[in-house]
Amino acid sequence: MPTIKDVAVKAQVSIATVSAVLNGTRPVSEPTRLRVEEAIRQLGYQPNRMARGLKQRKSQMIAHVLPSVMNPFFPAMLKGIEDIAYEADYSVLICNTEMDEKRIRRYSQLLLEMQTDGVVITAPGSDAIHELARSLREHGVPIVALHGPRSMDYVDRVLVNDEECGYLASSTLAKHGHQEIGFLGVDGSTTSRLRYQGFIRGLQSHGIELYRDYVLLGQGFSQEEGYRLGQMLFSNPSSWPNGIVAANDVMAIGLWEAALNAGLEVPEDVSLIGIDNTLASIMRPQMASVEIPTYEMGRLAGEQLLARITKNQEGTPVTIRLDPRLITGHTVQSRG
Amino acid sequence: MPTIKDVAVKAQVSIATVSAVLNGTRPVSEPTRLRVEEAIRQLGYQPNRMARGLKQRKSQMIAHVLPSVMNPFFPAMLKGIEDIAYEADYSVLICNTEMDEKRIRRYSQLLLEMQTDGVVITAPGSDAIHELARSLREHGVPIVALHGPRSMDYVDRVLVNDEECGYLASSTLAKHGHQEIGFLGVDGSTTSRLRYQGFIRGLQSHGIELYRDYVLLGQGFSQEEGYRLGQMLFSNPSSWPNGIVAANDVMAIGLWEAALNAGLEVPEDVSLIGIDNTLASIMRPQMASVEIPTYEMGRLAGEQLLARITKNQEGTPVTIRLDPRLITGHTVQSRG
DNA sequence: AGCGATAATCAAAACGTTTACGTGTTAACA
DNA sequence: TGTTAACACGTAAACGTTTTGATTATCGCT
Repeated sequence: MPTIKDVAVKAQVSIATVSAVLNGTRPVSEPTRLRVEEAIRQLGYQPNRMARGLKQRKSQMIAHVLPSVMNPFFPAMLKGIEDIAYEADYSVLICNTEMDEKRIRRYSQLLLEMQTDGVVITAPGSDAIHELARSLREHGVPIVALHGPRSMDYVDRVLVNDEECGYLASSTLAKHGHQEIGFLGVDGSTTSRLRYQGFIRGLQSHGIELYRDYVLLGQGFSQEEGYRLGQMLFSNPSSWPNGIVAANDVMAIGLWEAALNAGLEVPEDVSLIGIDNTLASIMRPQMASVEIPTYEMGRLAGEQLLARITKNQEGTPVTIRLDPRLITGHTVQSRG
Repeated sequence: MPTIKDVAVKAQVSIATVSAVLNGTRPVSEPTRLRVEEAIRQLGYQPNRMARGLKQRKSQMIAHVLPSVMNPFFPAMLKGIEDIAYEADYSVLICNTEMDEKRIRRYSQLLLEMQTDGVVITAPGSDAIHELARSLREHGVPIVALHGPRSMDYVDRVLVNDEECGYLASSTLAKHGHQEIGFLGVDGSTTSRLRYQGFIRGLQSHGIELYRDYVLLGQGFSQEEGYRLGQMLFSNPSSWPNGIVAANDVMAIGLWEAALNAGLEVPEDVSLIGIDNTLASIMRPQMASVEIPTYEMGRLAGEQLLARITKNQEGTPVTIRLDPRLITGHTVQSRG
C-alpha cells in the first residue's frame, strides 16, 4: 500500500502539502494540487485511517449497541443509523449485547479502545448498560439513547410515544364496540408499562370498564409468552375478553395461536391488535397494529449523534419523541 | 486517557516492558509483572487500538457486506458472524450495499482505508461486487463469500444447497398428491435458478409433468412481485396449479394474498410452500417452507474468515455447503 | 578473578498521518 | 529601495503503540 510519502515523492512536494490537498486544510496552488492529485491517482493511494485516527484521536466510527439484531424490531433502526453514518463518511460497529452483563462490559471496554466517536444505545436499562453509558460519558464519547432507558435522561434521546401506542390500540377496539378488553404485557418492562398506561387512558376516554382479570403480564416480549398468557386468558370457557391488545406484535401472534387452539375465530370471536408493526402488515391476513417509525428513529438518532460529535460537544440533552400510527388490519371486527 | 507511558512511569519500567506484559510477547519477571498489572489497574489503562493497529497493520475488525439488514434473510447471518468475532476479540463493521453500485464502491475504498482484516460478502454478483472482491484480494484481505455469488470460486464460500431447497419443496407437494405444480421465481437470480432446478428434479423423481405456464419469473424476491405473479397465475379462472413453490417466503406471502383475493382458500384450493423460513414458522397459520440455517452459516463464515486471518494465509479455497430442512406447516393439504 | 551464558530490562526507531511553526518568494506600498 | 503582508510550501514534532537491537545484572564455571 502506498503511503502519503510515496505520493509526496512522486509529486515532488512535501507530505504536508499532500495532506493539505487531501483535507483542504490550507490553500494549495492550482498546479501543485493537480500534480498531487495525479500522483494519488497513479499510485492508487488511499489514506490510512488508523494513522489519521491516531493523530486526531478520532476513528470515524460510531457504534450501535442493541440487544440482538435477530430481533425484528431493531434492524430498521440500525439501517437508519447506517444510512446517516454513510452520508457523513462514518462506519458503524455493531454490538449485540444479548442482555448479557459480561458481554456489555466487554463492549464497553472495546468501544473505548477503538476510540469510537459516538454510540447509539438501544437497550433496556440494566446495571451494565448504565455503567457503559457512564464510562463512555466520562471519556467524552457522545451517546444517544434510541428507544433506550427512560432513566437515561442525561443524554440525548430518541423515543416513540409509547403511551400513545397503548392509547391508539385500546381506543381502536373501543371504537369498534368492544366492551371487555384485555391487555398482554411484560412484567418489569418500562415500555410495556407505558403502553399499558395508554391502554387505560383509551378505555377511560371511551367510558369502558377495566377488567383486571384480563390484564396479564409475562416474562418477555416473546411469542411463547404471548401463547402462554393467551392460554391463561382463554382457560375459563365462560368468560374472556372480546378484544385484546398485546404489548408487541410477536406476543400478539402467540396470542393469536392460543385463540385458535382454544377454538376461537379471529376476529369473529375475539379481536386482536398488536403494537410495533414488525410483523403485522406482513402477515396474511394482515394483523391490526400500531406502527412505530423505527427506521426514522434510527435516522434521527444518527443525526443527533453526529451533531454532537461534529458540532456542539456540550449543551443540554434533547429528547425527540415520535408519534406512532395506527395500522388497520383484519383482526379487528366491530361488535354489537 | 492514560497511555502506556503513564503506566510505565507508575510501574517504574520502560514502555517496552509494559507492552511485554500486555501481549505476553516475551518473559517478564514475576515482581515487575505484578507492578505493571497493578499500575494498569490503578490508572484504568486501556490500550489504544488505533496505535496498535497502525504499528501492526491490523485493525481487529472484520466487515459484513450485505444488501440490507432490513431484509429478514440476513440478520441471522450477521449475528452468527458477530458471535464468532466477539469470541475472538474482533469487531464487526456493517456495510449495507442496497445493491447500489456507488455505495459498493465507496465501501470498497472504506474497507481498505480502515485496514479491515477480513470481509464476509453476502451479496448477489454484480460488477461492483466483483470489483470489490478483486480489490480486497489484491491487497491481501481475506474474503469469505457467504451465500454469495457462485462465480466467486476463488475465495472460501459458505453456501446452502439451493438445488436441494427446490427439490424438498416440490417433492413435498408431490408426496401430497399434487399433479399440477407451479413455481414462482426471480429472473436472473442464480439462487432462484438453482432452486428451480431442484424443483424440476423433484417433479421428475415423482413422475410429474411440468406445466410451463405455471412457471413465472419476476423482478425481485419481494412480496409485491409474489402478489403480481400470483395474480397472473390465477387470472385464468379455468386453469391453475393446485400446488405452488415460491422461491422465498416473502414471495410466498404475496402469492398467498393473491390467492385469497382470487377467492381461493389455502390450502383447500391451492397448497403453498415457501423457501428460507424467514417468516413461515412465525405466521399463523404456519406456512410450509424449507429452512435455511442462516445463523449457522454466519458462524461458519466467521470461523473460516478468522482461520484465514490468523492461520493459513494461503491455501486453496474451500466450499462449505449446508443442507436445508423441511418445515411442515398448514398450507399444504393432500389431494386426491 | 575472569569469562561466557542467560535472563531481564531499556532506548530508540518505526508505523502513516496531522499540524504548529518556520522559511522563502512575490507583490504592494511608501 | 527597503519594509511589509500575503501566499505557497517545507520541516519536524507529535499521536500511542510494537519491536529490534543494545545494555545491564546475575550466575556458574574454570
